[in-house]
Formats: sequence, structure tokens, C-alpha cells
Amino acid sequence: MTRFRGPKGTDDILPPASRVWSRAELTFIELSGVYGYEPAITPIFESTELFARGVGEATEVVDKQMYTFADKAGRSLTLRPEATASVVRAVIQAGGVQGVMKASYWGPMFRYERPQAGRKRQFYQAGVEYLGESAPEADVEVIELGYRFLQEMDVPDVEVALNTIGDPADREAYRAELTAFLQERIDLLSEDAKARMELNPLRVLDSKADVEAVAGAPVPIDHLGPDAFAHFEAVKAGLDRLGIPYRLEPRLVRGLDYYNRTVWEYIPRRYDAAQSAVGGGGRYDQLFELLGGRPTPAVGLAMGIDRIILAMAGSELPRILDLFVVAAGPAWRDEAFAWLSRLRHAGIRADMALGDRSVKAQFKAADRRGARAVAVVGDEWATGAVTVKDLETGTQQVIPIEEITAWIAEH
RNA sequence: GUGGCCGUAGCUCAGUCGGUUAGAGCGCCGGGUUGUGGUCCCGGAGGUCGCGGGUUCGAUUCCCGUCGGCCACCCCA
Repeated sequence: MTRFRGPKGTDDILPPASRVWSRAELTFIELSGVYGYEPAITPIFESTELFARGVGEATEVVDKQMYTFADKAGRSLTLRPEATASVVRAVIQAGGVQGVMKASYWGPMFRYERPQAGRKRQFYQAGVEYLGESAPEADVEVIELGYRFLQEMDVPDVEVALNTIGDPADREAYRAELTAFLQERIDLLSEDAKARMELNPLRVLDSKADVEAVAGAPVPIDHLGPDAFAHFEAVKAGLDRLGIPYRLEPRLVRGLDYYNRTVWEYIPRRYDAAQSAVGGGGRYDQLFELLGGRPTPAVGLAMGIDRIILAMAGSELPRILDLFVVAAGPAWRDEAFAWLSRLRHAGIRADMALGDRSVKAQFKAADRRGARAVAVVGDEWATGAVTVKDLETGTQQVIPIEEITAWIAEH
């Protein structure tokens, strides 16, 4: 009998480790709410064609990393590799954006890759999409939101790598120039890069195998039209005003085809792994039209939760229980359990060890379960009191039962 | 998808130049008399040595395959 294990490239997140994930989710929902975003909940699978068109046939993601399957009616469906195409599809389907829409999401994404730490076949992203707004302040706001999320998650030394890849018309002229440059040095290029030249020459720029060959290559930021140029200047000025540090990275191009103008990534300096980016985003003003909607400017970001948790400054797991109830002996168990129920009704996060266990064992359980305090139900119960102990300071006292809520608030 | 490293208790690992009862630390459970954790002391439970096949009198140890993890490339969050 072979035991079951989770599919390759998937992670199980169990208590108590899941506390960190809860924290990430709550933090993101809270923070994006502060910025005016509300959840958009879309299917976890979509028609394969949506991603092929939206994300781009020429991208690695679509080319070889999709979890594609046929349903019973023979439709080709794909587990979403990212969320933006879905959100945009859903908004178009609902009639398009009236004014602006600010949407957030959280959930699993799927990419068929060779797994590594921080690179799973099922991984989690949280993101926002600012739809219907072309002003550069939208880019600034979204960049700031991601940056603050990383700060609140205690990811140290985050650098924002920033670039602009211009508008489609800018890119067409630039692309010809880049291709000419690459043709001249074709002998120096890796096989990968040669293949890519045809499909998507921009991506040769950030190929690690070709850093020397492309050292003097022309770069998109030097080939901007006046509008894209002004937009990028405004984005930089806005980031400066908000005090968001960034580093210009002229070779940063992103792997999803829908981006234009501003693109960026968040890179924690102290987390040196190949999977270094913990989040990224960009503007995608053409995606609505590409998917059959009205022209709608938009900018968004996605944060890689798995990687953020790997990059977090190691910290102890938070204590999750306000109070742990201890029965001083078997005779007190019924009383203690009934009181536990009342505490929970009052909204106190409380628990106790069930079964017949020594006081010592119950205290140990309280500590292990992450309780901040213990209340002992015993002889003092007859006078309407319990003994409470703060497990972090070790101090202990006898208090009237009805003061328990106030006592917890103080500790 | 390419190349490489690895797979022994819940976790981190030691070990067996192929041989008879496979170890440590941490964790877990219990105890150190009367109602007290995180420190200390004592005791206990817990292992198909990832899985399958081959070589062999005999394999956890050698070989092959497979599954899984990790690293680099690639890709991206």
C-alpha cells in the first residue's frame, strides 16, 4: 500500500505554518482596501484561447507551461497561469468599465514547470488591477501598494526595478533596430536567444546567457514616443514624491506580452535565489481591445505569496489564542468546558486541552498552541474567581470571572 | 524542457567498506507526590532506511528504473 502524496510541485500549508499565510492574505485584503480596491473573484480555469490571446502565444507561459485539459464536452480549458486575463475578460463580459474599476484578487495560479523552492506548479498570487485610468499616478499608486505590502510582510531591503517599454508603435521601430543589432552578433548569441529573436526579440535582453552579447544593445527606454516619455517622467516624479526608492533597469522586459509603458519588479536584495522577483507589474493599455473589449487603459501588479514568505525576515509564529483554559483537576472539567463556550460567545479566542490531563500537561499545551495567557478553573471558582497567568511575562493573579475580558485586553 | 546533487524516525541528520537487536539531537507522550508552560533531570512511544526491479547465500548499503525534493539554466511571481 503506497501512501498518497501531493502532486509534484504542490505544497501543503498546514497549521501552524498557515498562520503566516493567513497574515499575508489578511494584510493584502486590508491594504488593498485602504487603497480603494475590492475583490474580483473569477474562475480558476478559463478557455485555453483566452490565455493564448491575452498572455501571448509567444510567451513561455503559454508556449509550454499551461495546465490544459479537455472537459467532457471536448472544450479546451486551462488552469489559470495568472489572473489579469481572467479579470479583464470578466469585466468585458460584464459590459466593460464605467469610469474606473479597482479590483483585487488572491488565489492559486498554475504553471507546469520544473519545481524549485519558490517555483511551484500551484502557487499563490495576490494582485490588483486599476482599470480605466491612464494617468501616471495610477502606476505610482500601484507600485506603492506592492511596496508597502512587502514592508508590512517584513520583507527586508526591497528594491523596485523600474523600466518602460514604450507603446506598441514605439516598440515596432525599436524592434527593427534591436533585430539588426542582434543580427550583427548572431555568432555570439545562445541557441535560445537565436530562437527568440524571431518571436520576441525584446526577451533576449534579459537572458543570462547573453549578457555580454547584448551589452551595447539598444534599449526600449531610448526609443519612446513623446507621450510614453512624458508618462514615464511623471511616474518617476511621482515615486520620488512618495519616497519610493527605485532603480532604473533598462533591460527589464517582462514575459507577458500584454505590457506597455511602465513595467517593474520587486526584488529583495538579501534573498539571493534565481527566483528573485517576489512581485511585479505593468501597464497594459491594449489588453481590453485584444480581448474584444472597448479600449481601456489599465495598470496592475501581482505579488508572489510563496516567494514573499520565503523572503520574510524569520520571525516567530504569532500567538493566536487570547486565553487557554486549564481545569485544575478532573472535577473541574465540565465547569471549565462550559466557561470556555461562554468565552467564545464573547468573542475571545480561547481553547483548552480536552481529556484527562495533568495541569502541567495543560500548561504545556497552552504554550505549544500559541496561547498568550492561561486561566485556571479550580477552587477559586467557588468565590467567582479564576487564576490568570500571562505566559509571556510569567506573572499571575486571581481575578473575578467577569473581569476576564478587561484583563485580556490589558495583556 | 536541459544539466547536476539528494531521498534513513514528525523534523534535521549520523551510520552500515553488503551480514544477524539501525542511532543522535530536536519534537511528541508520561513522570520528577499536593493546581503551573517555555529551563533542568528521568522514562517511553515512534522507522516498509522513498517505491519497484536486478546482482548476491544475504541489500537500508552496489546497479538500473521510477517517484519526490533541491540547485543552476530556462521562466516568472
